[in-house]
Amino acid sequence: MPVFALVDCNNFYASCEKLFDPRLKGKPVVVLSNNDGVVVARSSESRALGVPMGVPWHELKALAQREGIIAYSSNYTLYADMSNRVIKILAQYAPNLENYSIDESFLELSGFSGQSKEGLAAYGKRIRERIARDLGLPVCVGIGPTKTLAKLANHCAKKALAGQDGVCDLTVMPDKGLSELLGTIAVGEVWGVGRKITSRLQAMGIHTVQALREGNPQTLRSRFSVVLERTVQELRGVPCLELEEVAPANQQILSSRSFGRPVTTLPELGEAVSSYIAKAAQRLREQHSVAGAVQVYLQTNIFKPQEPQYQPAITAPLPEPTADTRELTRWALKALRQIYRPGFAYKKAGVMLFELQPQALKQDSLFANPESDARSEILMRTMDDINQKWGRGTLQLLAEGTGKRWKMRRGNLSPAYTTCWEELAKVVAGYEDGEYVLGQKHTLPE
DNA sequence: TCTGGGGTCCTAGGACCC
DNA sequence: TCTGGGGTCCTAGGACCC
Repeated sequence: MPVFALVDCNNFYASCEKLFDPRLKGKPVVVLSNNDGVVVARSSESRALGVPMGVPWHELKALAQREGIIAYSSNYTLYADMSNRVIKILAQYAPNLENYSIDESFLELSGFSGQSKEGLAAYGKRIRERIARDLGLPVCVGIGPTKTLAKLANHCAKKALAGQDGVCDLTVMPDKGLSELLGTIAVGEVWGVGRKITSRLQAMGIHTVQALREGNPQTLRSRFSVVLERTVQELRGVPCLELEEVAPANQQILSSRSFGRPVTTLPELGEAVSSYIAKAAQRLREQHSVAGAVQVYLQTNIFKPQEPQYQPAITAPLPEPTADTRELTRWALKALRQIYRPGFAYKKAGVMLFELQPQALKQDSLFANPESDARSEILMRTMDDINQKWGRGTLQLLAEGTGKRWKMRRGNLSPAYTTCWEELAKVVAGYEDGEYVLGQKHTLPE
């Protein structure tokens, strides 16, 4: 019988911020989306204050002031690095794992229960303690016979509905107990059941996970889709989803940002579009793909309906698929000039790369120039290497501009504690109240 | 003043083929 | 009186995930 574990970091972004600043201990912390827009992560203290997920930060200012909520700008460099450290540890506990998102991994534990007398829950607890010890990050572990049940088990562990010490193993739960437990959980908690499907299920009288589990798969398939049918089977312990150990190459790559302030002129939009292309193209090369088409879009501020609105988009097919930033930029800027209209205050721009295919399978056209392709490849690789070594933006096209006055807001960005020599956390020693203590620089007198 | 960014999959319907 | 059966491809829209 297959067994999956889902390891999920608690309040991941907020936990990463707390990790490096002891002053934040016990304090309500939130992490904001790009452009300091909305809340995307909350420490347990913030949750306790009733801070909802996804609420615009400016709507929270009064509460934040009153309760001393500390808001951080998103520091993805830090979170990605911490995520990699978590994965490195997890890989020591299971040969097969799928890194599902920045803060979640599925581990395959099939056949592991026979290995130790202590059982899978104890194994999960060891994983948890190891990550806490080595990284200082809190995680919960859910174990089940399918990925969907492992997800649900993780939910139970987080909410302390079942299991203990942040670990919940549904594989050893007797049938009756499982039915009772699932009867207490709202159907919307199931992986793959979102807002719309929840309300439609409720209209059919299906309110709990258990009720969904008892539903007729064929009926649900015809009323919804094959996806929900699979979910029901998974809840019954019939595996329909496999571990995806190797992430498949993306089929499209999107790069977009809201601006820190409204942008009105073509040159500034051109800089932004060029920057987004540079980022997207770099990700394209990372997965060894070429793109056959590029889309550019603009958006005015949709939250201000009283202002003139304009949300154009245009897709440019490329004569030859490419991963060359210069070529992609050329086409994107051409597309931008076609959709740009003066007289609007633009809030956001984005680019998408479509029709991705493996670079190795690229079909040349009759008039392709293999020699210039080879030179382009070398140039792009050199550029990527330099930017990898010396930091993003060390080498860039002039089209990206040098001022970037449209850049997103990042009012309270924490240091790149683990990825930049200049910003490493410093540990100092000193006397405090006559006692010799170790601490971080800002917690102690020099 | 202020509202994120990045993805996937499925289905229905239309156009077209023999 | 009477008008089949089997398929592909593409797109738009809608749902979901983190």
